[in-house]
Amino acid sequence: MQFQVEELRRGTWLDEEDERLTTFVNLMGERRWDDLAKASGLRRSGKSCRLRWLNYLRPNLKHGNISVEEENIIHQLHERWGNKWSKIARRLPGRTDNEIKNYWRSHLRKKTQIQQDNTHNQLEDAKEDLLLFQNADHTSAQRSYNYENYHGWSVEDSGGTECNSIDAFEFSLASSPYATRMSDWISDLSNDQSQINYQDECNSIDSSFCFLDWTPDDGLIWDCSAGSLWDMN
DNA sequence: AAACATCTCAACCGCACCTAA
DNA sequence: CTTAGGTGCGGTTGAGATGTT
Repeated sequence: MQFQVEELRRGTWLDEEDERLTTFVNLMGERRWDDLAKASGLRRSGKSCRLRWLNYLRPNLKHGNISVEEENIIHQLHERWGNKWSKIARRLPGRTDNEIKNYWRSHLRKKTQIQQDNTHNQLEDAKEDLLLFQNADHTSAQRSYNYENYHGWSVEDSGGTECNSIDAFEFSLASSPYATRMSDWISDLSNDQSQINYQDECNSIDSSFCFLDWTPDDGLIWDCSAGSLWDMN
């Protein structure tokens, strides 16, 4: 006697499959997906049913565009946690990890790269400017500096002493008006890198994402007026 | 208008972890 | 303690949509 193993369906879900899945999830709850898949008669794996439900059919899901506020949250949480999509998704009610992951890949990753490239170019320009400045100002100590990475500066004076803070760098420059402007500008740039500060207005009609939320596990508060995260730890 | 390139996003895959027997 | 099935997660794929030449 031979058993005919019924082939599982794959690919895009049909409307009637969605309806059937919804009916059976309401009957059986969001668990035992393999059992649910069999009971429903859907020729889908339990895993596929679970994914379809969680990412598409579940109530209270948002299917629209990601708002500016949501984008800011994603950006900042990704800086903090990296590719912890499910963790980030928990901060954005109605959004799924899959959605956030896709959004990051198609929008924010590119933006971040451009931002980093711009920063790098600006710093390269600054190097050139500073060399010109040094050549023109012989009263200043001979100094060299290097761009260490996009988060910070490393400054080296002629005696080989290295200092890593922007304050030290500013102090190290001569106090001519040009040098002052240069150091102010570099200071701003450094602040921009250490905390990306979005100034986008936070007066959206959909304010459900401008939530103040502090949970003991990560101690983060989203400050909608400032458009940034506060770390309460 | 057609061909090609790029983007988007739903769905799949594989692995790690959890849990119950 | 071991094992098998279920679940969650991050990475990847591929079809369709959209943009560009």
